[in-house]
Amino acid sequence: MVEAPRNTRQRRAVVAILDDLDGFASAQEIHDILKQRGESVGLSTVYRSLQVLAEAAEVDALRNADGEVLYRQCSAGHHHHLVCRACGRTVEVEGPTVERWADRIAEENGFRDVAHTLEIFGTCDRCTSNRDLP
Amino acid sequence: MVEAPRNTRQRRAVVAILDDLDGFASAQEIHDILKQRGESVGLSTVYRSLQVLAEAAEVDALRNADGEVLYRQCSAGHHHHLVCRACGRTVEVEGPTVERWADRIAEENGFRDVAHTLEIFGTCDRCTSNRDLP
DNA sequence: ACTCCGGTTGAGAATCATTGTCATGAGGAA
DNA sequence: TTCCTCATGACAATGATTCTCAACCGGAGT
Ligand SMILES: [Zn+2]
Ligand SMILES: [Zn+2]
Ligand SMILES: [Zn+2]
Ligand SMILES: [Zn+2]
Repeated sequence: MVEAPRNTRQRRAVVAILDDLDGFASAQEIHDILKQRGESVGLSTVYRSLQVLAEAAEVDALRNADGEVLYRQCSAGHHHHLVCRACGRTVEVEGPTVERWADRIAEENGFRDVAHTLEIFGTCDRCTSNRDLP
Repeated sequence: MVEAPRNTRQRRAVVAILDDLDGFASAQEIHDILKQRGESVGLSTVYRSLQVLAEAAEVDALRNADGEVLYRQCSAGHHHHLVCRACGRTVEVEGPTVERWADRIAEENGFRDVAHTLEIFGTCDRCTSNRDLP
């Protein structure tokens, strides 16, 4: 059987940040927040922790327009995201018809092992009003 | 006004490759193909050409699971893609309901400047049958 | 509490797609 | 043809992510 991961200070710290954060954030942002809070964790470890959590489906991961990977602790089950480009604030959304549509399209064209990516990006109301402040 | 881009051998060569290719390909793959055909073009130039073409919406761009950017000469108009992970073969697909759904979701949540990404990845029938050859 | 083992950490190096630099080259208008 | 520019390309630089590996520490057993 598989070994359970050890309960280390670093892993707990990363999970705690994800708990607190509302939106998606990059590994480096999480690393910075940890430094600010004085619970410093090595950058490599942050990356590793997020990888493991993502593989275990404990967190969701997506790429922003710049190709950076962002992470977020989401609710369970398949869903997609409406993400603010500026602050990362996120709304989880479901599109039952899209799921079926994607699978049907793939099926009709003889594709196997199908997966799909679907994200909506925009600027949230908060960031829209804060646009031109000193 | 904007200057028209110059009609150089290199730009023509890149466009010619995109014309011939059926599926999505990375800048480096296109660079390799050019080298094979003896119409060598600098890697920087390949990247620049593809960038310009993408900004002008002459080609579509997307990221594969590894985060690499792939390019393809598509038909005009907004559409999405069913892409083979193995060979890049691509089927253009349209999802009118998805478009409306995405915009409505964003609107309902007060998001502006909305864009969305939607791609379907799988293994095409050809690559499925070629799986275990010597 | 003490020991020991194997998973975990982290500073730094390595990877690698992509972008920047800048001297040289070549469109194309006159 | 001349000449002004933009375009090119060899090479360096960037930057997110991954790798390395010696030191570290969680936790099971005693
Ligand atoms: Zn999610
Ligand atoms: Zn925002
Ligand atoms: Zn397309
Ligand atoms: Zn669309």
